[in-house]
Amino acid sequence: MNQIELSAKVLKALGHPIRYKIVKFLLDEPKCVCKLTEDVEFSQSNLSQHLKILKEAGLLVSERVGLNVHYRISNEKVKSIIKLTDDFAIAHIKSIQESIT
Amino acid sequence: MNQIELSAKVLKALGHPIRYKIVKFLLDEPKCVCKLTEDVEFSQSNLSQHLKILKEAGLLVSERVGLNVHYRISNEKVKSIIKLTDDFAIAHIKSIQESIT
DNA sequence: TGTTCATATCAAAAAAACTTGATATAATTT
DNA sequence: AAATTATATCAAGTTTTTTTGATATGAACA
Repeated sequence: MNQIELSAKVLKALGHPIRYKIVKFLLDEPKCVCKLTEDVEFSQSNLSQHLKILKEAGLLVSERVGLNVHYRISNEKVKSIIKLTDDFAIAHIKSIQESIT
Repeated sequence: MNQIELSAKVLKALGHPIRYKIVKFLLDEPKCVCKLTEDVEFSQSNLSQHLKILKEAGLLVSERVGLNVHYRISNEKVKSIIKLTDDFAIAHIKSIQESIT
């Protein structure tokens, strides 16, 4: 996989509402899957598969702690991507609203 | 559409190799579709539909100039997202290579 | 060791995205 | 106004992704 393909893979991994929520939920601190299950209103199986996609894209890393598995964001750059995208989206929504009124 | 959905839509739009290439190709200056057709090795119809997705996500804007339509990146934040993602991907590839050797 | 709890994997069904080829539109040129 | 050029749209077929439910794994504890 070349760099362009990996970049696209990274963004594609983030480009799904559930996965985006997962990553945002992990912004401040690592969490176990049990915590994520509470927060993300989807089946355990589905959540687990989304976590796998995020991990394979290099966005998350996991660590087993006893019975639980903890996931965390792998790199500060991931947080920056999220932050920038949110800034962009917020500005975009604002500009649409202004163009209507 | 709420902010999370829009953020995910933005990242999903970028998360496809053809679209990622298109946006990278537009980083420095606006280009007409004719130019993009030369660079991106896909059918005109396909290209046009990818451009539409990028435009609907707010990433590109277009302007008709005579017979041609020029596309450009809508916002500096888009460039930053690309740059950060490339940085991340490059670092990720490097770390994988190092872990092998 | 058998049971329980947390998480992962699998296969099939369902949904979404992508590609293709044909056709439409809109501006320009003849 | 007819023909040409550049781009957009549409519908159908194809491929990929997502979801679901069932089952597997692996750590902990009785």
